[in-house]
Amino acid sequence: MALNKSDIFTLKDQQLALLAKALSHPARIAILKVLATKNECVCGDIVLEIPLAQSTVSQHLKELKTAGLITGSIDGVKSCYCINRAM
Amino acid sequence: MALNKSDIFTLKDQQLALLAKALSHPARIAILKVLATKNECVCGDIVLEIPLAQSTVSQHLKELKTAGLITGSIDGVKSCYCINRAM
DNA sequence: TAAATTAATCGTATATTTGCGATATACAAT
DNA sequence: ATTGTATATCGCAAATATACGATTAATTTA
Repeated sequence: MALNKSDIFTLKDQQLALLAKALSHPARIAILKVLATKNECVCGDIVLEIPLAQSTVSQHLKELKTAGLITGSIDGVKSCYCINRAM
Repeated sequence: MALNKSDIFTLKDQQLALLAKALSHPARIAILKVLATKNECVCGDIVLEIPLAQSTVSQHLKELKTAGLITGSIDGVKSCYCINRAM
């Protein structure tokens, strides 16, 4: 790439694209659905619902969090994730 | 990948992810914006608005069309693209 | 017919994403 | 203190996406 994306496209277009990218994998859609139906949102529960390795689910959770679609809080040894309703 | 995505995730989740994927690049967002503001939607006009090579823009147009977000019709030597309002 | 125009496709290089096992970290329980 | 549990991160391999120039194909114009 000769030019950086940030030089080519508007910030708004880039932000919208990033949001769409966060939604562009079925695993992340599935995770969001799990979070949408449960209020109990411990990471381990999500891992049980999604047929992927724990490390992979953790990665997807991180991406959703980075995109601002979910929030995560630590409760002792567990991690609790929730849909970010403020979005 | 041991299993195919189609074995793991629901069809709905996959379809939604594909739609999001089509929107997950700023160039494609920008192209959609161009199409949204112009009724004249000749490929060459789009190429002039997007600072990428003609072949690259053509590729993005193809992806948007595959996703069903736009329609394309050939008018002589030109290609006319429009937002798919039926979506 | 020859030259120019328009747009799709091909081939290829590079970058990014995805997935996993292994490991690290942090707390809980014994 | 040791062991177990929960989750994040690392390192890597494979798959996919992105971008471009060159080429092709199909028209239009001179």
